[in-house]
Amino acid sequence: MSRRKKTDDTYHHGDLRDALLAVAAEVVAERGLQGLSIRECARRVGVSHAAPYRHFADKNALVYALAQQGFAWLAAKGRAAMQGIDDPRERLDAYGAAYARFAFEHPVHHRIMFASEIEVPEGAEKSDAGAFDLLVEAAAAVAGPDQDPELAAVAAWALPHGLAMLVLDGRIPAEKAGTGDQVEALARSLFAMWRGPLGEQAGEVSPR
Amino acid sequence: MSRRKKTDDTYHHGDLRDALLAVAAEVVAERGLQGLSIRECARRVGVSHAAPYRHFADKNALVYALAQQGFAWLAAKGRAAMQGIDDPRERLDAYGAAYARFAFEHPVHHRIMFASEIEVPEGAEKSDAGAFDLLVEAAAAVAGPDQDPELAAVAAWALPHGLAMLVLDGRIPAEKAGTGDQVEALARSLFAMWRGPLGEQAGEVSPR
DNA sequence: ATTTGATGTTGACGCCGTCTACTTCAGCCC
DNA sequence: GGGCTGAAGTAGACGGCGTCAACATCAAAT
Repeated sequence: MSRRKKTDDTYHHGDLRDALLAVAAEVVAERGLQGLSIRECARRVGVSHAAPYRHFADKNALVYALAQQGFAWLAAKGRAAMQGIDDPRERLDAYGAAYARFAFEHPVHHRIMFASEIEVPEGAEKSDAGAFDLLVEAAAAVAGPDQDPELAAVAAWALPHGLAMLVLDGRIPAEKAGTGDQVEALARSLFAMWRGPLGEQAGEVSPR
Repeated sequence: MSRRKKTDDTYHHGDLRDALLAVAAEVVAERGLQGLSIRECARRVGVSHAAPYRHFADKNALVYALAQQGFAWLAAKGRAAMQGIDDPRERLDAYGAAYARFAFEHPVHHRIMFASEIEVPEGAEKSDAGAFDLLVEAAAAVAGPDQDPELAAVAAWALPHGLAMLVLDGRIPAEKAGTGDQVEALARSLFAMWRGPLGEQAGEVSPR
């Protein structure tokens, strides 16, 4: 019998990489990104303090892997939200609402994805699993051909992204952003706000 | 002659608290928030590694003080930007543009202000030096009396805030966001984008 | 002139990231 | 089946960090 906490008593863990990622997300949830330590993750998985280095070059690489995981999830959620919707503006809104909801439901990953303390490691590009391209496409379809599609995408990203940051920072009262549904509804309200009241002079009538 | 790097050779520094704040901002600029260490700040100021604890309860308190500094600057910038403008919508846009510019020009402070790794210390509230109240007021003036002013403020904050995050994360090409003026212009473009192309069906004419 | 409280120093503790050298073990080749 | 080999895990060390306690210095009030 081993004194290690692995499920079976093999010397090799078998799936240490994934186990570390999962446990790292837990630690961040409990102690914040600052409070994350490789040694603590190793301890929780039941492995020696240096074992993680067989799977991640350094701490940053582990965090980067978490971020990649998050981007993949986000892209999937966004795609799913737009599924079956044809109207371009509704597609864009659906993506934005899904984005805000994702941030609310996966705060750890969202924070990590945009922590910007993470450096892109030696290898790959700043991959976001196509999450941004998806948005560029959706935004371009709404903005029309005579608009800069990237600018449109930035505009379409910024609003739900800003909302997400404000929600996660606790700057929006819990009764307005306490569930995923509420956050999604809040996102749609913001879209409407910019298209409506914030888009017109107070009391002004729409231009003919 | 002392081997310490203080300007004069007094045993007491005289203005250690401010010196630490200034040098901490430098360190964050160079090495990121993760790379900030109290000992490094102490070293740069030319003081022993425990001296900072006479002015800050712990590392978090130092970072919190930097955030407060940032909020005070932001509120001042916002107020200045709206100065002398009467039209409510122009006031709101001016605040938003100033916000984006502030984030671009003080990336260290902006990051810290919204790092959310910072806990509010024992004492005071989550103070933002009135920066948010200022916005609520400006947004309410535009949205009109029959709109939720907080919701309007969130909408008005989210867009420039989201833009700021994207700029600082390097997700917007440098030729579009390379100077403060460009960022400010970009912010105004986003406002227009939501009021215009993103607010209408593609190809649709404004409702009469 | 003495006292005193704020400010700065020294040294210690335990935790952390990371490196190096060693151990274990699964799969492959014969 | 038996030995080889490389991937995966372990043990120990190093310097840096945050923080605390005990001590030193100095300016200002008495």
